[in-house]
Amino acid sequence: MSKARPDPIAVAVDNWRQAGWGSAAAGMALVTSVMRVQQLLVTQIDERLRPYGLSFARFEILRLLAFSRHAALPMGTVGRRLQVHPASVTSAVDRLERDELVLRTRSVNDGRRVMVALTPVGRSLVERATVDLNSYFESIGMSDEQIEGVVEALRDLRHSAGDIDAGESVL
Amino acid sequence: MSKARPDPIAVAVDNWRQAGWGSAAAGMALVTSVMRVQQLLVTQIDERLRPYGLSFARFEILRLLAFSRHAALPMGTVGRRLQVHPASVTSAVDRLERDELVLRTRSVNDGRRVMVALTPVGRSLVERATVDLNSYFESIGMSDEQIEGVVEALRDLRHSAGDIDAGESVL
DNA sequence: GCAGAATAGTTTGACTTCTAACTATTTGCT
DNA sequence: AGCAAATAGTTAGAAGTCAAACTATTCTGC
Repeated sequence: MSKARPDPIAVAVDNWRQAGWGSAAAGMALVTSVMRVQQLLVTQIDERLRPYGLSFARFEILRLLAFSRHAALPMGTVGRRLQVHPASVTSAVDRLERDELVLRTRSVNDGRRVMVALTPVGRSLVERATVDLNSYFESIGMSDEQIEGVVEALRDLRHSAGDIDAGESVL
Repeated sequence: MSKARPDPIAVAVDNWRQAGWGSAAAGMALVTSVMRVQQLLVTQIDERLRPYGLSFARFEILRLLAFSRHAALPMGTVGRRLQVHPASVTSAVDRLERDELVLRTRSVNDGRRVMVALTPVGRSLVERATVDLNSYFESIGMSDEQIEGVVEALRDLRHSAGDIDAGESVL
């Protein structure tokens, strides 16, 4: 039987405590746990999206457009709904446009606004990718009860960071 | 009173359910919650580290070196302990070396290995930055009980992703 | 002793993130 | 009507991530 690998986060907690920083250890464990899990989730998701030539960031934009009434939204709205920086939206939409999955057009109502619209090819791709990704979401390695607990706890954190208003559950 | 902002993740859950993908909604909510919280944490942490000219990634490397016996480690060990890709370690150490916070030397015992050592300037900086960051970790917006619940749940996820062995609690 | 396998780290390139600064347009106030 | 403020999106640059491929060195088995 091979030697057990120590959990890097547990080791970090021990280090923090031995250094006399016990009162910060819980916060540090939370931060590094979230960082590590995010990295794992991104890796797993990008693996599933690679056959479609998509990353998660670009998939999310296509998914958002597919949900919207006319399959088109202003760039700013995309950024707000996905909570990413305008420059990040510009960059991702550049690539989606390069791959002919979306089209940019200047709004006729407001010359400042750029509309992003899903193309037929983009729609077909995102629907197929969603099937694959939903399969992944359904088998993510936690029970629904456990997920609900984590999601609510993270919602409290998002609220205390001023990200959202206080309110009802997500799930 | 201004109009309440809807929670983007709650809206996404509604969209998922209306699309008939209810069984994937919990997994999707977990993923987007973790993504968003990670982004918030990185933003908050980088804000506190900016006065030191550090990012969280570089801070972690300095912290790890500061914890090690001789304030030096092989590059590969740094990558394994922090669970980042060798290329990412190369990149971050490039910058730390540029700022004279670390020094690289070739191991005398094994010509393949590169040792990274903390400089006196680097040590001073990381100790000061740690004080600031610990203050942040102590006031992170969740009770220790709540943190413990989330960290354990995320540990289960890390385990089911094959990241770590099953075992005791982190905290 | 040597060749192939394994290990260590780097390089290249793509991608995503954000900050800061910019251009272009609209809004609101006087 | 005109100007300043606000809004929308882009550009430039820096940073960090990883995949793939590379160079260099050590280890292993024959």
